[in-house]
Amino acid sequence: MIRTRIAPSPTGKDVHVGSVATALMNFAWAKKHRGKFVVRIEDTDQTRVVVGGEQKMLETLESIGLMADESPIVGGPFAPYRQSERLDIYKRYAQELVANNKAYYCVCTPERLDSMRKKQQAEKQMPKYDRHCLTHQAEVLEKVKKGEKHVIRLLMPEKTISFHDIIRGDITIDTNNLDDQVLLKSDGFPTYHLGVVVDDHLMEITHIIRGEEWLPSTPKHIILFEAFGWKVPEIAHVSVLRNPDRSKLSKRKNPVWTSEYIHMGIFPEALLNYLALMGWSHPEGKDIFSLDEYIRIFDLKDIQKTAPVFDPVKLAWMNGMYIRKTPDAKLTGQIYEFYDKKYPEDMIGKTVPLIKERIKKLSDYFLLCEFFFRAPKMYEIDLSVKKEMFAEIAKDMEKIRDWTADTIGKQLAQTAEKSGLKNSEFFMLLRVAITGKKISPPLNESMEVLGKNECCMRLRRVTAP
RNA sequence: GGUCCCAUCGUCUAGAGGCCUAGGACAGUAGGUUUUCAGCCUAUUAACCGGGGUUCGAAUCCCCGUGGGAUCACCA
Repeated sequence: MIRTRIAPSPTGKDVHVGSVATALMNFAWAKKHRGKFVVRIEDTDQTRVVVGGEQKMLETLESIGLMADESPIVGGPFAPYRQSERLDIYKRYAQELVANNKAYYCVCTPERLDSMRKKQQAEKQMPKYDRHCLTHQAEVLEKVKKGEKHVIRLLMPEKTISFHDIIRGDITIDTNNLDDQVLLKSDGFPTYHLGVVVDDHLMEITHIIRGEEWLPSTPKHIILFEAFGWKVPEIAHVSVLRNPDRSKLSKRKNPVWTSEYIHMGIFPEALLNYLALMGWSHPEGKDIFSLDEYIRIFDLKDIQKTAPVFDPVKLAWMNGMYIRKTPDAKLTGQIYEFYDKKYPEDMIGKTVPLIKERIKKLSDYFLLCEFFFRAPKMYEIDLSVKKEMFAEIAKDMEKIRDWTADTIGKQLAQTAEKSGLKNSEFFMLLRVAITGKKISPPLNESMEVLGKNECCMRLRRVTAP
C-alpha cells in the first residue's frame, strides 16, 4: 500500500501554489497506486501559526480537487493529524532516544547559544552546538528534574550518511556538517525534524515527496529513523517553483496563495494542469490533459531536477484553453457564480458565445461585458462631433423588424455606406457609442443581445445635447 | 563562508552516445481571415554555460571551472 503525504504548516493565509505543485505529485503517486494521500498539519511553531490559515488551506486543497484520504477534517486510522495534538507521542519518543543515548538534555539559554554562535562565526567556524550540556549531563539532569526549562538534542553520530533520492540519485553527506539538532523544544513541542520522522513512521508513509529545501536536513531524518530502528521511506526531493529571477517563488513577484488564482478566475483544473508541467512533461508532448490522465502516466522517475520558473502568462493561456473547452451552459453558470450572482444569469448566457474565445480568466469577463449590464458612462472616443450620424443610425435601426445580428449587420452596412465614412471608422464610432469602448465583443451580435430599444436609446443618448 | 543540489531557445520542456540540420508548447515577429479585440490558420526569430577528457562518434558519460539555487535556528 502506497501512502504519501503533505505536511504543511499553517503559517500563511492559504496554501502556497508551490505546495500545491508538490501536493499534486503526492496525490497522483498515491492515486496511481490505489494508495492513500494524507494531509498532516505541522503546527509546531506556536509563534508563527496564522489564525484561520489551517482551515483555509484545507478548504482550498479540497476545492481544487486534491482530496485527502486522511486529514484533520476527514480523520483516519492514524488520527490525530495535527501535530499540536500529538505532543505526548513526541515526548515519549524523544525520551526513548535519551534513554538509548541517542539524544541528551540541554539547558543552555538562548543567550548562551547566541554568543557561542557569534564567537564561532567570528572565528570562521561552522556554527554548531558545542555540546556543553552533554559534557555536564549529570548536573543537567538534576536541573531538569527540578523543573528547569530544557530541550532534548539529537546526539549527532560521526559518520557519512548516504541515501537514495528517487529524483536526484545517491546523495552522501558527512555529519560533521550537521548540528546536534533540537528535537523537543522547551515548550514541549517537537521541532520539525522529530515531528516528521515520528509521524511519517507512525502514519506508515511509504514515499516522502517534498521540496528540495529539505534535502540538506534529510540526513538528520535518516539518523533519526535509524536511531529508532525504523525503516526509512522512499525519498524524492522535487524542485521548488521560482520567480523569473530564479529566486524561490515569493509574493513579491507573483501571487503565491492558491486562492488568489481562483479569485482571478483561473480554473482549478487549469491550475493543476499547469502545475503538472512544472518539472514534468507528458510523454506525448501534450500540454492539455486531465487529472485522471496525469495520474495514469505520472511517474516520479520522470521528474526533472531543474527548478522551473512559474510563468503566469502560460497559465493564463492554458486557462483560456479550458474556458474554450467548457460548454456554454456550464460556463454561464461559472461566470454567474464567479460574480456572486450579481448579474442576471440569462444575460450572461446570451453573452457567453460572444466572449468565450476572448477571455483567458473569468475575471476578464466584466471588463469586456460591463456594457451589457449598464449603459456606458464614458466613451473612449469623443462622439459629440458626429451627432447627426448617430441620429441617422438610430432612425435606420428603428426600421428593423427582425432584430437579429444578421439583419442588423445588413442594415448597418447600408447606413455605413450613406455615412460616407470608411467602414472601419464608422463601425468604430458605433462600437464606442454602444459599448463605450474601442474593444468589444462582435458588434452585431452584441446589439442583438442588447435589444432594439436599448440600442436606440444608447444612440440617442449620444445625440442628445 | 561550509555543505548539498542544479545547468538545452526569453519561459516550460523533448532528448537516456549515432535517429539532432537539436523537436514541441507559451511568449515574440510577419502574413491570412476580419467591423474592434480575440480566436483560428500559415510562416518565422531563438538554446545544448565554458574548458578539458573518454569514444570512430557527445546535448547525452567523466573531471575542472563558471553561474544559479537551497541550507546551515528551541522556523517549517
